[in-house]
Amino acid sequence: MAPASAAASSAAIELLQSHSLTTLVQRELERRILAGELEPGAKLTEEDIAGTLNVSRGPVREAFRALEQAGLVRTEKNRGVFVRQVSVEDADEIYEVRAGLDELIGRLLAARIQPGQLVELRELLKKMQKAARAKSVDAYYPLNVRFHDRLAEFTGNRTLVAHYRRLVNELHLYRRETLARGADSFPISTREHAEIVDALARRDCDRAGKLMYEHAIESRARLHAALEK
Amino acid sequence: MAPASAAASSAAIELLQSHSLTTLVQRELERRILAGELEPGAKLTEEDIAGTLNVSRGPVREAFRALEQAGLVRTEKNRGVFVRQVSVEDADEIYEVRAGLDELIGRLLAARIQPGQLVELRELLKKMQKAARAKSVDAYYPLNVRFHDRLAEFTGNRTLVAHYRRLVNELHLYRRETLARGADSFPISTREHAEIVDALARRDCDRAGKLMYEHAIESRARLHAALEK
DNA sequence: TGATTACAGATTGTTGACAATCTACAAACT
DNA sequence: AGTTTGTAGATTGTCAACAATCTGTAATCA
Repeated sequence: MAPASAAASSAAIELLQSHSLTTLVQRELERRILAGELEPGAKLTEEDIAGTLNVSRGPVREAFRALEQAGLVRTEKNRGVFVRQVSVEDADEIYEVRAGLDELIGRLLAARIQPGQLVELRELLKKMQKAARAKSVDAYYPLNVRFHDRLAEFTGNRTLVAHYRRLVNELHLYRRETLARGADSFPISTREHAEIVDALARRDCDRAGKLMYEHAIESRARLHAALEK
Repeated sequence: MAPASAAASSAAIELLQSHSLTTLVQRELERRILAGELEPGAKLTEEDIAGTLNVSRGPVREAFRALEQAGLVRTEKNRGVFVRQVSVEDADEIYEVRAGLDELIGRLLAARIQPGQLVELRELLKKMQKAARAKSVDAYYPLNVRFHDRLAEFTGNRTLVAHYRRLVNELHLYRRETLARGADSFPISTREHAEIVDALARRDCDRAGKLMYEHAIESRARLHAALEK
């Protein structure tokens, strides 16, 4: 077999080996929840989902247990599974923890960041500034998420990334709920982002950590302010 | 019905409502893994566990999915489920994140701690000093775990507690593995603990945070040193 | 003899069926 | 009329059987 073809089939094999129906159902439900196709509070009926995805209830139930542990759904025995609703109080808690992890990310990353990673961050920064000038929330939001996700990834600490992503997912759920209530603000945080990248470039650990922490706290304040309106 | 009896039966009802076989299996497996009855790397055969706990394979499989998400087991498709093995590199990552959360705990708690909570911490401190003098690792270790767990709980942030506990569980798994290899050291950290409580009592947020962070980093160093022997 | 293939047993992945529980609506009672 | 009780339908919890896959051993071949 030719090398290219061998690599392709090796990838296909790995796909089959890791993807049970359970993981596929889990991934699909996660996507639908985060995309807002399944709104917070919505009831997830086993048979409906099983029918939609053409599988039996077993894998669906297993996926539910995983999603429950991931904080995306809530289970009530004999009553059903519901998309998790994140209250303001919950969101405050989550933001508080996220601020702690962000500070850690800033501090660790300032000590380890690679030149190529700085280039990528600055490119993202440019795109975000462009979206901000165009006042396009739809363009800005995913870039912002990506920017912070890359920061976490660049630390090289997979445990950190996993915990960080879980928090971001839960906050995403909160944003879903506030969006549904019509409250949305344009996050004017490009200045803060630029300062963070500068501190990282200077390898100033304490400053980068502090900036990241404050950025998270201010994100929370921005969302609160938007809710007041 | 008498009030006392009503309360008791209400508790019993709640027990039945929340405890499906899946959650019971999950809890029992978690207990056995953390207690070391199931060693890291051990294979968990569905039918064996189902037979031992007198349930069918369904609830066992669901519990597996939850434990997988909790980081306590690892699943290989068509091969089985294994108790997670935490490598030195994994443990380093986890300690790094734990240090970040500990710093956050110290900072938050210094601003919020209640007098009664300080009393409880000082009582724990006394017991730990007693165990340290007696050089009893078996007495010291659970007290140490409890001390840190209470610190997390006292912040009142349930999200923080959940993430913290997950990290501690994973580190517990690492300790299991090193214990099996005969490496164990007596953690001489009573001095650090006392300093932390003092900083909390003085409501010195920055100091408490810094002490907590350094304490976690030094715990890692101690475990590394023990491994070298 | 060493490597490869074929097979048997064991284990996991998935499904469908049955039992237990809940929800909603209608009938009966005060 | 309003509340309670009873019943039917729907949904979840659990189980057992079947299909697919893996592992180890024995037979086969160079």
